[in-house]
Amino acid sequence: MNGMSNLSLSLRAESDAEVLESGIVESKAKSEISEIVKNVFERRLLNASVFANKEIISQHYIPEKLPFREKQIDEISSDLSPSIKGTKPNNIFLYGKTGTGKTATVKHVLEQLTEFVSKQSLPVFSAYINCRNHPSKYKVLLKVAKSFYPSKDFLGYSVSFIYEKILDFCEANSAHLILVLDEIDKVKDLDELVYSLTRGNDELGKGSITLIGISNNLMFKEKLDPRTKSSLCEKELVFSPYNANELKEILVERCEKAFKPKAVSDSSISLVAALAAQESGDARTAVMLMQRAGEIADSEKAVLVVEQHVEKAKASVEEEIILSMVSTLPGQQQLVLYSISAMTIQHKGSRRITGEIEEGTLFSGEIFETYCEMAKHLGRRTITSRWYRQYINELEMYGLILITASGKGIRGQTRLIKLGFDAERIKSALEKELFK
DNA sequence: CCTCCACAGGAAGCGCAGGAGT
DNA sequence: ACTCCTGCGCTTCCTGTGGAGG
Repeated sequence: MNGMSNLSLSLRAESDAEVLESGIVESKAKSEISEIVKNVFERRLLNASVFANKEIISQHYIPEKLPFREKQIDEISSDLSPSIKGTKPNNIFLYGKTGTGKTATVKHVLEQLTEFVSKQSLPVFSAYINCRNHPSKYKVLLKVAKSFYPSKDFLGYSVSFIYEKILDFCEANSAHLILVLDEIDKVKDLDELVYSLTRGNDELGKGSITLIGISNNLMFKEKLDPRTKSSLCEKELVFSPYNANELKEILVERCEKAFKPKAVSDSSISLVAALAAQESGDARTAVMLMQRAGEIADSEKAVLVVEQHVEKAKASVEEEIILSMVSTLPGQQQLVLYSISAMTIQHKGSRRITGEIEEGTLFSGEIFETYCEMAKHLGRRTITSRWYRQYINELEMYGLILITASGKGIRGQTRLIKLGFDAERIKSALEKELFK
């Protein structure tokens, strides 16, 4: 999850560097006339891009049409419709993996709602809050207050004051507030936040507050306080991953606008869709892959994006994901992963275990042994086996390793561990991190 | 069938850092 | 400035589990 945001950051950084570079080229060019000509032509070439409007294929762009989410749009809008009739809608909880269009769908519905209520001048107001940036009750309330009193600055006021201000706003305008809390699992004191916001409804004579919670953590709901859970999840909506066909249609639609006509081959789109579907059904990765493939095509001065560019894009994106994931891991966990990758390489083709065991599969116990030896060798402290298991589970969650339970043929209960990515690639990424 | 193995993973607790309260 | 509280990373201790072997 984090990998994605890191990735977008580094992508942006890259384009910044490009801008900078061209700036240097420009200032240099002033001194030499021949240089100017050369650079103008070079720029011509650079401008000869496969993109028509790159913005549309960036992951921050929200398309007007959301294919395969009609049902969800329909449900959310019908759930919110009481607000335009002057009664309180149910709270809604949305969950689904990353890149399944949760945020885009909600934003789309809110846009439509805002458009409608402003035409009819109805007292319905909405606010979108990304809890990653506002990860506490105080910060969320602050953000809410600010969006309804844009001119005032509540920084420094107490929680209860801000809370009262929000209620005042509802009361004074008979307003129905719709608060979208994206990445709601990031809020530290969520129980209290949900409690006070839902209790606000009891205090209000006029108006209401409705919450829409969004989370991509499927387990998160179970960890909530039962009361919070029941009030937040009055209505639930699941966003399932896209399949390859759906992804393809999404991509086709986006590519038509983002790329120049006939700049993308049909087969490359199919390949991107297939790759993304196989990974996770994540539209964001698909879009990112497509964008990267286009950039690679540009850099090769190609006029058509073909499968080859997609393959390269996949490798480059994968490498970035691995690096950004690996670099945020705690040192000991990096060592564990390093042991796994080293062992995978070492054991290649020379496993002495008999039976039906797939190539590259390791036992939980032997990895721990190697890890201990390695840590000792490097003069580092070692974690206990219990915590090691915890680390292993986390690594699986990140998708860096795959775990299967030992079945017949293996004594005792253990787990078989396999790397999720290429061993050499992980090892080299880790070496950069571990050894200075 | 029982016992042993090789773990898995829950529960409790500990030391520490950093933030909140006073 | 001070204490108090809380979350985090981790250890210790423990119970559970599925298969191998006698």
